[in-house]
Amino acid sequence: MKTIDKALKLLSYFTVIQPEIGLSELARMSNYDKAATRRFLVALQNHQFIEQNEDTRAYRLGIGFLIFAKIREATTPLESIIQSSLVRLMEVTNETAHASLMTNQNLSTIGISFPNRGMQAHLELGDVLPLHSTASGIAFQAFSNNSNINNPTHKSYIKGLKTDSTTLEDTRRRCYAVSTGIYCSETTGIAVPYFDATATPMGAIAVATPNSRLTEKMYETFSTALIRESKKITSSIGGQMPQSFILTNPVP
Amino acid sequence: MKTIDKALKLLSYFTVIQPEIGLSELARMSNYDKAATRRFLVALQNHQFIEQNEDTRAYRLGIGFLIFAKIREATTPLESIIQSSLVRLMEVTNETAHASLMTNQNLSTIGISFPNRGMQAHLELGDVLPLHSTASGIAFQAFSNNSNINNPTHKSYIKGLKTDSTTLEDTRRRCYAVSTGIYCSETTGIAVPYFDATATPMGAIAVATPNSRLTEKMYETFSTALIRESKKITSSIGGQMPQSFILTNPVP
DNA sequence: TTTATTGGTTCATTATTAACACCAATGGTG
DNA sequence: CACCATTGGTGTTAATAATGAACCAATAAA
Repeated sequence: MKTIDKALKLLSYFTVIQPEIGLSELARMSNYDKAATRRFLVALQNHQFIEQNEDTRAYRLGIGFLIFAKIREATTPLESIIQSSLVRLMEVTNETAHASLMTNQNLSTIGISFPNRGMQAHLELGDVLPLHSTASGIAFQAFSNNSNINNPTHKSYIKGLKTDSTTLEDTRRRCYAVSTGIYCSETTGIAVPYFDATATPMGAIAVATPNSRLTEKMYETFSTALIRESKKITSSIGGQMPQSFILTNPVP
Repeated sequence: MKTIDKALKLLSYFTVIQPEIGLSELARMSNYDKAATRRFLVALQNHQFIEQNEDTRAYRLGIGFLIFAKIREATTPLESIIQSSLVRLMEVTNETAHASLMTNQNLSTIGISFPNRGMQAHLELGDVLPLHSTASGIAFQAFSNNSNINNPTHKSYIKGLKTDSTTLEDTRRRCYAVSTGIYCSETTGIAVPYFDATATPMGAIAVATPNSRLTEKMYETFSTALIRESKKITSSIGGQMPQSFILTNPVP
């Protein structure tokens, strides 16, 4: 279904940074023919997934996403539960808190909460986190039993880069993952997964801190907060923490 | 772009009432070939707009909608502003409050807040409100200068059914629209539009009440609350109330 | 055991999309 | 002002992609 694929791929060019894109520009970005780009946009517009700015004629994401997001959230809530955890994490840590979800072999960013300060770690909604090189990815791997995940042919790996087994063992022992300066050279991430009904990781929540203000003490306070929120999220969505997690982190 | 059209049409079968649909069932509902239906679903799944229940193999809306809804809401907020108004309206009136938005010549329901009581007016997210036969549609028309809107060839009309001019004049004079037992024979809607920067209606907010408990007094309290919230929404999204509205409803 | 479902796949036929070349309009620039 | 570059948008035919009947395998009911 190449046609659908191409049309939907266009949507990914619309971001928080660049929410409106003109026809020619979008054609250039996507390497599609201009006529084709327009046909795609019109088709998407017919279903309210694209809107056109009447003044500038530029295109932007449409209202359709709100409607379907609401329907999904009404039937399988997730986003709303996670978002409240992120806000608490951001308040406790005064750093960027973010959450990701594994769908379609991608660990995608589904929520962020930024602190109000001059310098902070930054990422965007929808950003895909590589499994081997982010705290979230490592946390996810460490608690996954799925052999596909712990296998460098998995889509989320950047061409066979694999997390070494020592790191994964450390993560399992501590119950949180740490990654410094790999995804972004000036920040450190601390992450904990959240789980479904079979104690399988669904995604991860994380706090990202600029290295310059990271202290030893933060590892403990941040990871404690993350583990607390992971338990909240997991129980809210009807999930279960894995055994290893419960043993090393008994209910206070 | 028929292929895209067909694929996206599939999404509309997923509702709050029926959030998961099996392959054969969806093929039947859409009158598509089963093979085609599956190809569409897989293509949508590749972009996270569809997910599959691993146990039942049924399909449901995917996480992609959350991500794009978040991007849209981050850049052109609307839903979040309106939702808080709906909750206030529901609390004040103790009846169903809902909001609609005109996109692509459809007045689509983008938010609802239900009261917690035994009987209440009901509608669904995404429901399209006919312009001629709903309080929201009449409110929208009455304040629209767009000649396309006040024209029964417009998509939102059910085959040429037109609101009579007396009703529209009454609506303009009172600044709110009323519709009893047309959309649903046992309920009455009271609606007020909200406006963009050019004082053009973008959509409407409304309260729907079962006729059996509707009293004369409610018209005033409900419309007062609606007008208050419409002003809030309009100003929050950088819009402007039309002149006629300001004259008959001076700031208290 | 038989029958009727289900989800999923295959491949020759058929309909759709690609992209070039083209407008008309807008906005700098010398 | 004329000129050039760019914009959004539109027809037309060669090349490509989608269609759908027939087909599995598996499950469930009769």
